[in-house]
Amino acid sequence: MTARPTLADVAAHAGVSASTASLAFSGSGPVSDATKERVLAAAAELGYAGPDPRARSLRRGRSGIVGVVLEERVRSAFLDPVKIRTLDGIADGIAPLGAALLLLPFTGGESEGATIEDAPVDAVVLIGCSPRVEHSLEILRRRGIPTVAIEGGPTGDDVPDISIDNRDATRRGAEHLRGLGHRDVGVVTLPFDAERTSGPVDAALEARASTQVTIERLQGARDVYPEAPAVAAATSSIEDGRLAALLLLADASGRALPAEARPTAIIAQSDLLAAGVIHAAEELGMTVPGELSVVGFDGIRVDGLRHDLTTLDQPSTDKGRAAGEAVVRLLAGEPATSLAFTSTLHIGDTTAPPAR
Amino acid sequence: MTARPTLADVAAHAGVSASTASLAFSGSGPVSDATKERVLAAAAELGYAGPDPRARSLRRGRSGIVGVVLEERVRSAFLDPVKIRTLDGIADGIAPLGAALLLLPFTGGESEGATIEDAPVDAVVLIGCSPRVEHSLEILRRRGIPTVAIEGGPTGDDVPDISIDNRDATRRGAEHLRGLGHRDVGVVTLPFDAERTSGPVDAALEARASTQVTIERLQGARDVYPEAPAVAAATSSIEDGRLAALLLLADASGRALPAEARPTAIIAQSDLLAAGVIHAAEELGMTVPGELSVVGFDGIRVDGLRHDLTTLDQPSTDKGRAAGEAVVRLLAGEPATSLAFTSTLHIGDTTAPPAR
DNA sequence: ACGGGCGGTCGAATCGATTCGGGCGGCTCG
DNA sequence: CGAGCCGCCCGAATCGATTCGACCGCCCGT
Repeated sequence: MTARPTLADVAAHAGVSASTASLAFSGSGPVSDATKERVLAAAAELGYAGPDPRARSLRRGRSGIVGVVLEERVRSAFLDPVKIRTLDGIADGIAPLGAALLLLPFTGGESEGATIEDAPVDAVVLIGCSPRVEHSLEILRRRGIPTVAIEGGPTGDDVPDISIDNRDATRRGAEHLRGLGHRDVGVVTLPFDAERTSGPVDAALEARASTQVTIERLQGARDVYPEAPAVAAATSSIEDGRLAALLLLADASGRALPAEARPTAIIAQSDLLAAGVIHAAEELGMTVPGELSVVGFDGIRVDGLRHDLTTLDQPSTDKGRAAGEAVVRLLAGEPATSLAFTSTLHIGDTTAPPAR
Repeated sequence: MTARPTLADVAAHAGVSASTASLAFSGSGPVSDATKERVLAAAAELGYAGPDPRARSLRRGRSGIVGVVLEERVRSAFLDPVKIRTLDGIADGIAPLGAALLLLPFTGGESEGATIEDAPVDAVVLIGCSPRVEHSLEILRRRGIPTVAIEGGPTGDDVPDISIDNRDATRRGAEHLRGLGHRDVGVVTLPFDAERTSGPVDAALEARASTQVTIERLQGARDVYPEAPAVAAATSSIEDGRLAALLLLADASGRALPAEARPTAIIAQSDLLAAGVIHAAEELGMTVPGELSVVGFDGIRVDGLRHDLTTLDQPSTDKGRAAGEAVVRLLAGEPATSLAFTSTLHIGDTTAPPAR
């Protein structure tokens, strides 16, 4: 009795065949109530905890698990509210499947453990864009695993991509600033590459950029302000937003630049970055939006920020949910198509006409 | 050729037996380089993506997946930096296993999908304490799945519990305040129960409290200030901390109470709550620590907070790592024991002698 | 009273890989 | 030159459950 009992043991104990016992558990198939009850009683008596999920998934061909590839360290992904909302949406979208989420580590390659190369998943959602998406897609395609990408950049026809209007939305934010009269506008961008190079954005950095979202949003800003100086943040966080903003607003000694030498508005590529920009401005003694207008992106509620941020409200949760629903459709054998969501400009109290 | 090739197909294509092909893939066992290469070549030619993880895990008896039960909605867990750090630590601790993390939904009961009742996991880590832990433990014990709890309260001998000195640590924080001369101290607590009842803490609420951590930390404060008024926050967030603090510092109309009618210090049961307390104080025109001292708990760096919070630095990541290591030991058949970590009082710039 | 129909149960094949014992050559050493 | 040994590969059993087709009474209609 040391080993865990198997379905066969239960069946024997109940005096039925294994197949009948199986039917009694799965509920599908014709089994008389009396028999079912006897099987259940035998199971209880033997301490049988239900069919082994491993064996079941081998036979059924499905594991009931959906993988999520975060494309970066689990840790940093957890710090990004947008990713969290997206995860939340995915969980919601796949709810009808009753599947659990398996967090797959970034596809570094030589990590020895469970990766997309070798995980018992029925489908996978790739979040975020990076050069690795391509590689990941290849593996998944070879394994024949239905895949959905979120902001995955160009994927094949077989992989639906859920995205938003990054460029267009940012352009609308920039046009809002232009409408207010701003002429000198700076940009604080998300990371450009996997190395998270931070600092002023020059042609060289732009050239080797590998993060689709960053590029698209920068293009949107450049559509209105072609000459806008940009500074890349190392991560999408308040602190890195603050550091990036200081490069636009202060001199090397940390003193605020004279009003005519600094931008009157900053477009931040995420709300966390925008919050950091506001902190930097206030730290330098500037008022927001009096002396500096700030536009964010995402539409998250930054915990602790006491401003109603002007931002581009993106439906992160909806994106995740759409990805989850696409997964459900793919698993049902139905086609799923790419989908682009639209962000809406939310005008808060962090933008106003420039002082000069 | 529409179906995915199996190991047997590859073996046939390479002109070897299935067993040899298996050895060629797993690397273990004596296989000549020539044969191995031929098998790999055949695999490449057939588009074979490696052994099916389902079959492998059935045979091997291990799935390479460790489940994590968050005991609350995935969404809210993601918003708690301590949980995230803990997850991070777990990921680190189980790294030698090369296992992936499976997020299991709170054990609500009637959720139909993958739960701890039915998930292909080799081990499980239960995070957080709630009345449900008991139920979860029962299921896992029956399934014979090695389990480790974090702040799980009283578990059996077979389930190691990783915890910290909640009561003692809070007491030390309170003693620090007493040493500074504070006599009127308020407490902002974590939620008391699954319903997240918020507002002033009375005997009734305390009686039906089900969250171990909240109670222990409150006891620690009461050890020094038996009469301290307490207000429960709905969640561990800056905003709810702010709301709770307002109940201690302001009257119904939102105006600050006169200095002699309000506490000179507030003990918050988490750093997020503490940040909210500071926001509330500043909003009411009080200075920190001049007119209000604030002590937090956790020792996270609150993104955007411009104070060096006096807090009880708890090793969240270490806790997670210890849990992960306990999992590794359990899976290796070695015994793993409960472990209590110690928090250290970090004295920042948010505590000072009271003004009066 | 007899044949068809049907609900309920059982046998056996199957899912795909792993693993262990055995066997077959070839090489080495006496 | 022969026996022994070793390296490499194969066969077959196994992991535990699911599922499809077969089978067997029993009930009902005529």
